[in-house]
Amino acid sequence: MYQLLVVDDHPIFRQAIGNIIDEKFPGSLFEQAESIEQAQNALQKNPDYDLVLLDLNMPNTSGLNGLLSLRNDYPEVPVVIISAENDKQQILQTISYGAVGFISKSSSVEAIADSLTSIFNGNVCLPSDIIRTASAQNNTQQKSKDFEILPEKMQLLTRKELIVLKYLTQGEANKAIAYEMNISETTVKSHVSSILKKLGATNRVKVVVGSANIDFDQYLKR
Amino acid sequence: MYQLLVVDDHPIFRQAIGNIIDEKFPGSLFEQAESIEQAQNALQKNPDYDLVLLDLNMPNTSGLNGLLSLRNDYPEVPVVIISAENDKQQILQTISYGAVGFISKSSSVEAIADSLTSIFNGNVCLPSDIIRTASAQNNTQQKSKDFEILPEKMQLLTRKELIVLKYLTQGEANKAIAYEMNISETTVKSHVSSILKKLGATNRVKVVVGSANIDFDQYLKR
DNA sequence: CTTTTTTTCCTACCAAAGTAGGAGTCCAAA
DNA sequence: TTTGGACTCCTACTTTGGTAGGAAAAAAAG
Repeated sequence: MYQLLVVDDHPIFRQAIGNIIDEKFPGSLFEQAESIEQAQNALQKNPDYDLVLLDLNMPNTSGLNGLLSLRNDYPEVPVVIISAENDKQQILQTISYGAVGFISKSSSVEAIADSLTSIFNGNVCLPSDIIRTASAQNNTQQKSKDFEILPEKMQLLTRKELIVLKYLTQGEANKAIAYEMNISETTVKSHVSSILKKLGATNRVKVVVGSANIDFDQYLKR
Repeated sequence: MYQLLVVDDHPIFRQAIGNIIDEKFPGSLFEQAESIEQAQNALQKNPDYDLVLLDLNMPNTSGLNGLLSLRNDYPEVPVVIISAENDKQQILQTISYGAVGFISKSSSVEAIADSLTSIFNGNVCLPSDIIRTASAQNNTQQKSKDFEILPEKMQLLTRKELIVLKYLTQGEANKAIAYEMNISETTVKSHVSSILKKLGATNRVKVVVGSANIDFDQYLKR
């Protein structure tokens, strides 16, 4: 029925997954690998797996690097992450790195089977109980930035200041901004000083940090 | 059946959604708001909506701020994002900000109805066609940054360098980092120089820009 | 117990960032 | 027409950032 590859360093866990597969998806081809290297070898022999189930916490591969190298070498093969960690941000990061789903090791056998079914049907499936938590959690994680630009303050900026700000947040130096805007470096400095004052930042790095969620084009349109 | 609130500044679009609701979920309560303020008012009167459908690109609310304020004031009410943009990274960010799903305006009526069904069933639903693309797309989107830190390069950093890097990306000045780490400013400078060299950046601002998606704690754990 | 890497710190120097204050032009609103 | 904001640029100065090169203790690796 399906061709599956489980990558995990714990034999017990590989067997547990195998049992679920046998029971819920009988007749499926089920192979195992206990390291990223073994997984690469298996994929080289047979690149037609329907799904790779990858444990995130394996020795010799810190964090997401296993996923990254698999996605790099075999971008067509869908990968589902299986992990004991239930960190929302980490889950979303695996998805952004090309995983098509996330299965928690603490889930029930039925829940895991359901998730696999949904994934085989082409959906991107996430554990709703983890994602659907109050945004209170939201503030605990994420980047701990001690500076944030308030949208109100953006209104204070003039058009030229907005343009300078846009270059600024791309990491451009004053000199480069001056060149690209065809004005002198001192003018850029004037604009930057004004921006810092208006936004209440002490230096340009704070501005970059605080403007992560700002869409400058929005403001430039008016 | 369900109680729904659609927040969009285009009347035509609100009507289109209303038609889908009437057709696929007959008997549902369907209300409209054309701004975040109106949505807040509606939620104040009736905090028991089963779902809020929120357009991401509305005037007077840059990008994700509408979602953030709704999530802040009514964390129990699930919000689905509807948007014309199909940017993978942006979609994932809305999820990390508490949205329970993402519906593309370019989807067919059937696809939208399917997504809504899945969301009513408690799942977090993402448009698989967008998420399931090669990570090459990853680079087309988002803030136009001309510098990105590759996860491979992160491996080159030593433990202290990672700590310095973390402060760095919070906008801290060398002097402040030195104080907080209880080392001298020259030592911080040494670390910073080493970081820039290893990551291939020309200055600290580039590092901040390029590290937007990096979770330093991940690397610090080992 | 060596050897290597990491961490620490220094001096000296140069480039970049940011401030202060002034000044001229242009344009739009009062 | 005048007032004021926006934009431009200047000099001069201070602070911060970053490089080069060296040195030494501490920790990790062999």
